[in-house]
Amino acid sequence: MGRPSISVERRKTILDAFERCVLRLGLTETSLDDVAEETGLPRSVVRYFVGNRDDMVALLIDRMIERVEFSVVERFAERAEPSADTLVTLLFDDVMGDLQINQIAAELWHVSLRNAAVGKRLHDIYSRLVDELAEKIAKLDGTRRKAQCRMTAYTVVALALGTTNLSAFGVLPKGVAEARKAALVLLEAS
Amino acid sequence: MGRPSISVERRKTILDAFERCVLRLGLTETSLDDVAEETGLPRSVVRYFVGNRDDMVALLIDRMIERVEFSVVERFAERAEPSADTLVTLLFDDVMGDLQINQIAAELWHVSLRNAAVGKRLHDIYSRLVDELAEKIAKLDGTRRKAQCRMTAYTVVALALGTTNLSAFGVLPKGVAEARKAALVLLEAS
DNA sequence: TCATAACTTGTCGTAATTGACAAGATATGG
DNA sequence: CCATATCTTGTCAATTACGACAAGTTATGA
Repeated sequence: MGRPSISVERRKTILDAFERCVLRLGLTETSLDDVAEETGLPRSVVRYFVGNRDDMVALLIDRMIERVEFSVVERFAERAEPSADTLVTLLFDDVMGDLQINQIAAELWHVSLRNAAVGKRLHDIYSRLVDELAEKIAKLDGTRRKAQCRMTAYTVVALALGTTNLSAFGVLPKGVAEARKAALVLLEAS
Repeated sequence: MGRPSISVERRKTILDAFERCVLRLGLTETSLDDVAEETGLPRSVVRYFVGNRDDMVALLIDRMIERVEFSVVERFAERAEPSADTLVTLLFDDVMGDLQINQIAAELWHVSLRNAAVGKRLHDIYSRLVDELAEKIAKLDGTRRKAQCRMTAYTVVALALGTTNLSAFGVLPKGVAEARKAALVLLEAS
């Protein structure tokens, strides 16, 4: 009884607005007023539906991490036994190529420097990425030992991550083939 | 005539304190009051010697970038014709191995997302790193074309950068040999 | 000693941000 | 219609941060 609740949709609206603000201003630099203005709602309404600022940040970080996790993990799950070529595309284009994901990841990285809980979740994401990749590498070449696969996966992920960061700085134009070739060599080496 | 100036040392004291605050709190989260408390001086003194907050940030960024530039460039200059092995050590240990430099670079990266001026200076640092490395690679193997050297340098720097970031998350313990081996292969490939 | 540049202290007003809450409006079930 | 849970509006006080500046102190050279 009583008025029907719209809190679920409201929270989504608010977190969407918050996320836009974060991409524009940064996480720690976004105020409740910014979010309120972005939604068009008064600040009091924002506070009513997502609680105080810490609550709102916690909600958003959960969502951000879910999104990064999805991008990182699910796309690997889509393909059971990819070729080395496919793996490179998966890693360099699908996972690391998404600009918005990159910016969110950068925000999370910054938060994680002073927030152990966020740091751990971010660590888990990358760990899992390495694990997933190692598993696929094992399927590429049955003769390789597990530890060896994991090392190779680590190196390839590092290469993709570094390339992404350097490209973000505009040190070289995006989509440079050299790093991909190197990744391919690593993946195919016996 | 007049009282002798102590502004040089004062500025150094203040920027040192600012830097400690930045490592602890982050750049945009550090207030003049934080810095003042860290120095033990009243805020008015801080303002007197470094100007307003923007001035102080600009001064600190100058110092940060100088330090990174030193770490990146000078160490290359020390060795005229290094072996591939030496290059790897130089890049992975000397340049990328400094934790404090890394954290500062991370702060600058975060600032640069919304500050084009800082972004440009950061871009220049990494560009120069790639250039320096490309030059050394050319000396390793005279037959390689310049463009080819630059591509290889780009890839190796990306690998070192990515490894550093992944290690910072604790995805794998520091000093994993695999990425270095891969870098060595890239450097030695004809 | 004295003029002067350099430094130090303390205080004000303003703006931004946040948390709290009172009071009113709204929509459903009974 | 009406009780009730839900939502909405508006306002208040506390805190923090910043810029500005007046009024004082200090150390040097002339």
